Amino acid sequence: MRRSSEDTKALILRAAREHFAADGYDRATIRAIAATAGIDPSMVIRYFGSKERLFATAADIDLRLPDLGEVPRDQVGNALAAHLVDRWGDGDVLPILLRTAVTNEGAADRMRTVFAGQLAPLIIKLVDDPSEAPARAGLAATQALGFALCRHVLALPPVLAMSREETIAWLGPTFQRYLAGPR
Amino acid sequence: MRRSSEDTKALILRAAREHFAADGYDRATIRAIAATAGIDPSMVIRYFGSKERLFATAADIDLRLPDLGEVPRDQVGNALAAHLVDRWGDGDVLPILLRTAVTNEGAADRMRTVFAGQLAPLIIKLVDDPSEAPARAGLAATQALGFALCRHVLALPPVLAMSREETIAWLGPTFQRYLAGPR
DNA sequence: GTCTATAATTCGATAGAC
DNA sequence: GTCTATCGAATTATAGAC
Repeated sequence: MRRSSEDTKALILRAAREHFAADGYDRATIRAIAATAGIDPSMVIRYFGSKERLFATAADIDLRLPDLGEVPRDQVGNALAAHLVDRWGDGDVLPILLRTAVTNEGAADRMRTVFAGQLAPLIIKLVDDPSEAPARAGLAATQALGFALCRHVLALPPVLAMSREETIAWLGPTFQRYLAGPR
Repeated sequence: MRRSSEDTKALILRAAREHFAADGYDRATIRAIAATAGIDPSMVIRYFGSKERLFATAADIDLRLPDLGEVPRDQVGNALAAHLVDRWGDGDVLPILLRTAVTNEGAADRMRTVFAGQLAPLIIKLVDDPSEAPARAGLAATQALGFALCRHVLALPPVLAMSREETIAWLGPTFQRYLAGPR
């Protein structure tokens, strides 16, 4: 079957994200990705050069964080908690990064980049004392990533069972204190 | 060189924990573990049967959680935060489990077992309403594992830079609310 | 643009000598 | 108890025909 170059690349990327999210970097083989995409394994190398570069492309995604500057200051915690439960679910980028960043140094570096480039700048606009911004952003990251880890990767039963409303009620105040509360 | 059976097993286990913690399950090869232990790769199989059983033995450790029943009720949050920063550091079990649980189903299952067998029972003694215990234990796990992940695995700079006192001051109130606070 | 065939590694695990 | 030697399987990546 003949396809356009772009179509094939998109097919491969979609399959790659699926496998990287489900199995992590090592167990996600080029062969399995190609099988899911319905093409030959050699095509993957042809288009992306190597497995490492395929991963870099697959994991280079926008976390699409909400603009917390638009919500009332006393609601930023709830807004972030809502975003966390609504958008960072299964099939999103976050599980991919979590599953890979722990064993792949390139992915860990990407995680630090995403953190520094997308989460931290967003926090700076909220904090009174700019010198406190990095620590506050880091704290928000520990709770956000910990929740995603327990819910979508480890599947801890009680965390999996929490409803959207429960999650916001519990995590919202935590984020509120980390982002805009007293230190 | 001749050693006792127990000495060799201990050598292998120590090297295995080192490699599993640093590289995760897949990248921690039996060959590399044997090289660190200074013995032949075939000895690993001889003593533990398979890589999977070696991992099960290496990861079967006591988290040695503090007995939160012995501290004043309004101090359990700080006590857990202190334990988190003091004991669950580099070289401990937690990084091993984190690095492996994300890509190895057996390790993920072990993580759920550790959670259900060690953390949850400890929480039950603190909570007034027993029906709330699982959710509260799960919430504490999200913050605890998220902190360990960001600090010891991802090495996010601001999280890495936090002192023991800062960590307790920030995380203590969070744990306090999850464990013994209003819902 | 797609495929077959295969090179070059690397891994887990086994057999058997000493 | 320890080692050498090796098997069989799986992987990434390449070369080249169509």
